[in-house]
Amino acid sequence: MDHLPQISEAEYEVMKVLWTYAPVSTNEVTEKLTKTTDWNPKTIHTLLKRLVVKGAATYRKEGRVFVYTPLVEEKEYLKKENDHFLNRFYNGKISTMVTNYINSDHISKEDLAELRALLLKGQEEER
Amino acid sequence: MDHLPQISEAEYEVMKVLWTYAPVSTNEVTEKLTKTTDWNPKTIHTLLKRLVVKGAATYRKEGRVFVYTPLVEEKEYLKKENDHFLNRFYNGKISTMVTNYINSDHISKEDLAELRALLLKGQEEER
DNA sequence: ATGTATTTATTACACTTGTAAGAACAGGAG
DNA sequence: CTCCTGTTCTTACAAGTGTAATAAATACAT
Repeated sequence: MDHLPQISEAEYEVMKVLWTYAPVSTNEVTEKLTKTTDWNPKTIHTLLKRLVVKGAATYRKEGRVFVYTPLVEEKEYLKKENDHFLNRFYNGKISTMVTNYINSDHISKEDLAELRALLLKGQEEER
Repeated sequence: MDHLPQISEAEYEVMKVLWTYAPVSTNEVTEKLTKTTDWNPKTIHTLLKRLVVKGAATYRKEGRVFVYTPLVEEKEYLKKENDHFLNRFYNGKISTMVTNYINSDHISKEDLAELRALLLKGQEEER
């Protein structure tokens, strides 16, 4: 996975299904996604195809149908998106980002508490 | 600013200049951006124009040149992007996001410390 | 007034993305 | 062996984006 292909927003939704259920048939993918989106099955087929063309996924013939498997790792892809976002909007400074999230509220009390716990735990592990 | 216009990545770079220097002339914008990007001035002009068409910025004739002013607020736009990102990749859970950032390392020690300080400070203010 | 230089406006063009429809093909029913 | 049906493949098409080039307009110098 040398240089990750670029995956569009809609395609990413498909990838999430592949990451979760692979190897997974066209129909299964379609089934999962028609539950969470209002996409036409044809649309989902197109997206699957594009992912294969881009090298983000692959498939093999299993009996009479295709089953798909992701080729890019979720972790890797996520990292790329994270970095990109952080650089684009916050010059790579995570503290700036978090400050911004907190100040723009809409971050729940519980979530904030969780976040604190997380950071304090990390702190202990450090020494 | 009822519903924010959609601003592309390149356009966003232009907006940053507007947010920082407005009201700012075409030439000033061009000057700033040719320093930080390798865009042709013509490209920058196109982007400025599109921002105006989209309603993200406006201009007035100042003597013989145009000076531009943003119409969407940085804060507001940023919030939108933040929300979108958080939902797309982390189901809206900020703690999940931060965990992920931390685990994928490439977050500096200082930055992490800053983040902790920030959160602890916030904690005191709460009571 | 007229040419020249500067600034703005119009047009271009390929690639990506969202969103499918229609064509082709293959396997099972009869 | 042939037809139907489900599955995959090909084609479509408009909007948005990156990236400009060319044309038009305007202002200043002479």
